Amino acid sequence: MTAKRVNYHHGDLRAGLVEATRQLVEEKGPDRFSVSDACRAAGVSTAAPYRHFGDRDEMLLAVCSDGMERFHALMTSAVAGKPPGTLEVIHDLGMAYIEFATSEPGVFRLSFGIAREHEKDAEIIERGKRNYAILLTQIAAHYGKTAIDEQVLDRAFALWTMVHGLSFLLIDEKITAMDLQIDIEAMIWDNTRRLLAE
Amino acid sequence: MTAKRVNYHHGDLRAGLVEATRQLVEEKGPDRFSVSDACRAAGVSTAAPYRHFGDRDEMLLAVCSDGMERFHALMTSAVAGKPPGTLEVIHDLGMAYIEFATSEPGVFRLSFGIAREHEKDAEIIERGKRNYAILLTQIAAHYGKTAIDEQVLDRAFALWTMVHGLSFLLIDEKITAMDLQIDIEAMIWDNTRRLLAE
DNA sequence: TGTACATCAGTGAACGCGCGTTCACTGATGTAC
DNA sequence: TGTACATCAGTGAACGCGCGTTCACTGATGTAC
Repeated sequence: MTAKRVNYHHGDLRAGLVEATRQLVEEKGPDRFSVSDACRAAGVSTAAPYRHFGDRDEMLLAVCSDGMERFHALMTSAVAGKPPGTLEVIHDLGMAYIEFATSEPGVFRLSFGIAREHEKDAEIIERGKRNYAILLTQIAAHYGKTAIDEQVLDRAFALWTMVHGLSFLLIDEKITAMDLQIDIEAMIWDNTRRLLAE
Repeated sequence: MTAKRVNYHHGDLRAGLVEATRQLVEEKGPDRFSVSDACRAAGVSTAAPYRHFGDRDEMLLAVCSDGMERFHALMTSAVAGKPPGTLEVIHDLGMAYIEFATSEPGVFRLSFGIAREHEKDAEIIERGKRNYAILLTQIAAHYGKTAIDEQVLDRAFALWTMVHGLSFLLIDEKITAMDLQIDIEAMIWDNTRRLLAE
């Protein structure tokens, strides 16, 4: 990343900058990321990004969008080839959430954390809804329903709340700060069961 | 706050700066807070804070500490005068958490959000544990126990996870972004019951 | 009660820094002929 | 195949800005006598 380029042209600077931005978001957090840092990492001048992005925020937007796509892939593979609506598959969706949050805490914060202007971006919202729909479908199947009704919405939200809370407690290191010992997998199993019980 | 002081001396600049810092943390978030802003708000020169605080971080630390104390008061009054261990009192503790998060989102983020250096501060950790102990005591009472055992730790953590997740979903505006309609109070009632069921 | 003096809270100017963004430019690339 | 030229990605210098912190200072306050 920091290596000097041989050519005047970069090849794919847009992708290079997005990757540099992603790494910096992980290292320093979405708030401490700076355009200059990303340029340094990509080995270009600080003016170069403006050929590809309108401003700093658009760079973060690109990282956020990519992240949502990776998360979509994680969810999709969590349900793939499994009988729909089982406790197992719903547990696995929860684990995928935790997996994403803990393996990419910076991008997770960017995508699921504090509301920024770009999070009102229509594409991001759309991706969010598409991801949530995967959960809704599984919950509906769990109750043997074909439509998303009140109960499905209600239970899905309860599950989201749980994995969302757990994600933040993990990445913000509250569990260690409080000297707690948590078996994540067991905890998700147990509470998924409780939250879905009829 | 912005008003010109009449006297050379401030009276209680420390408290004034803490309050200014708190307000700015609410307005802009803990990351966007600046010492200069706080000085402007308190009507003093930018050098003045260094009579009372070692650095920027210590100012945030003071706000965090005060916040934890207010939260302690909220929890204490949530349990006061109620029979211990009832679903009602545990529900009320959950509501107190949500209440704190939504009425002081900036301070909530500072206290319960991203791990910073100052959050390893012994006093902050201590306050956190003291607050958590209130919940543990109530859960123990709920199961008719006098000691904190595995089950109590386990159920308390599940409840914390839920209200923590809900708090972030609320203050990060994910609920409106996803077009969900949630009755917070009903949701906490229902899920507290589920998470405590034996 | 009045005065000398030590204390120290707050001043105002300055520091070096890194930031996001703009600008006129340059050099590599691809295409038309 | 070779050349002229349009395109545009990336340069490098500069901008104005606000930041956190330091410095020698000043003026208000409280205390000792």
